[in-house]
Amino acid sequence: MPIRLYDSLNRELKPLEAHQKDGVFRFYNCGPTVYAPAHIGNFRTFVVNDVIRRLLELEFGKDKVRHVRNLTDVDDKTIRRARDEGRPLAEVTKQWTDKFHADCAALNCLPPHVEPTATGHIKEQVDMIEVLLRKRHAYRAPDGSVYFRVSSFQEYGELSHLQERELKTGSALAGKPQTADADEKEDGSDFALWKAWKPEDGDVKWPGPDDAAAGRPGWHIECSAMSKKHLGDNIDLHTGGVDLLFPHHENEIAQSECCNGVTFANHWYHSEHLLVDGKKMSKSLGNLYTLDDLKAKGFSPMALRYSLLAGHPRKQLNFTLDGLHAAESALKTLRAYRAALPAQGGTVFVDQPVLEALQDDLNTPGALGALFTAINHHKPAEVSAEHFDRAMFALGFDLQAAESPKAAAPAEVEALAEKRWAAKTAKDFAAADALRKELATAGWSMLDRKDGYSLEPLKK
RNA sequence: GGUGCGGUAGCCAAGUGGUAAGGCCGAGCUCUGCAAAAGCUCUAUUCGGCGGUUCGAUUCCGCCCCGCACCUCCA
Repeated sequence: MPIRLYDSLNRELKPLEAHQKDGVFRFYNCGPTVYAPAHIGNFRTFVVNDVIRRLLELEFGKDKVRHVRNLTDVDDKTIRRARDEGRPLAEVTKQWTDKFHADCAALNCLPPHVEPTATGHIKEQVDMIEVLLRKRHAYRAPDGSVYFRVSSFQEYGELSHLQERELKTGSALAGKPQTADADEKEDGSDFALWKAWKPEDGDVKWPGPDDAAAGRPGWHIECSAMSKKHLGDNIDLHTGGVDLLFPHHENEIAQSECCNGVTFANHWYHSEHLLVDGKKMSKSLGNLYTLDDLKAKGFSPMALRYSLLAGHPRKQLNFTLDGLHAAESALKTLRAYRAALPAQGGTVFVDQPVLEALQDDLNTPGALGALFTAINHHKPAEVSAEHFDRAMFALGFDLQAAESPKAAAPAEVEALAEKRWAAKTAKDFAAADALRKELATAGWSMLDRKDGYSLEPLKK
């Protein structure tokens, strides 16, 4: 069954298809800017895209999927961060790239096959800009920057349906200059392909395209160049968060199609934003979470992954700590159920309803519902472990990793626990119960097993 | 102002022109010295409001109310 996925360009569900003769599905996912730890909203997009990657592997075969996700390692934010910290740009971006990789691994996201960086593809970007200059789709500004001439591309605005929009007017726009370099542009909607060096850029600069000043690439061109290099001129799927729809992806289309003369992407997909407390996450609202913030609160990364998939990817998802608790509990159920499955011989395939839901426009909450419906209706003894694991693979749940991190108990709590265990084994239940109460007062719960015990911080 | 998305049980959240999946929480039960774990059972005559189409609407149409996001470099 083909994967049907919403296409942002046509605004309809379309099957995902590999268009090249080699049958390889070409998938480009816009990656993070590495200047700070990614927040959980960023990870919503990456987790959703990881499920797409997994579905593609199941659909086309593991070796017939080529997944590229870039790292933006030079832009205003990375440069500013490096300058503020007095460190080389490469050192700062390395630090946050490593952190991003660690977080992705904790969330059980498969690494992309290629993870190109903007600074690693300066030449490819310059080459593209030179083609655009020659074709008159771009022009050199007085300061040596290069801009894309939006008026030269008739189809500009198709993705974001610009022609149906009206520019914000009145007070909402007042006081918000279009861009700082408006003076340099022929038209307000033109965008930078190459930015001439400025003093605040420090030592961040490369030789520019013909005639242009030394400087650095604009943001949008990196994805066009890296996608071209690693996937070719025509790709099968291009994805990102909704906020990238305009202008980023609109600009990518313009650059790539004007340069290459062929359709850039056959399918566009955008996942919706994660909200916190009903609002978009932002530093000013103080509602921005990182994975480490949640780990510090005792939640497992897998619970975050579950939470992020508990809402439909094309709907805004309101993130709450309650939701994380729910996810943690649901994973616990799955883990217990998995442990009860026979090693082999099960004849019920619970992956089927799960995959069907996912193939239907990536309905992750529907898939979770189908999963639980299936396991509620079948005793573990009937269920095929292999197929259960296939469902876990598609969703990317690593049940082994799903245990919440256990905090170590302080020595005095350990001592109390030892005393209680001794009292219990001596069948002095009155003393044992009293000690259990003492432990609870100290904030700990003691879990008895046949041959021993463990300690857990008391849940609120 | 424009564009897009949404309002389903205490919370989260699928879904369909034919009478409401699932998760969490809560309650009861089984099991167990106790507790926990695990298992079982129960929990929306109703889908923002008002009209319309229809044999029948939560699902289609219209209007209204409310929320969120985007509108040039934020996943």
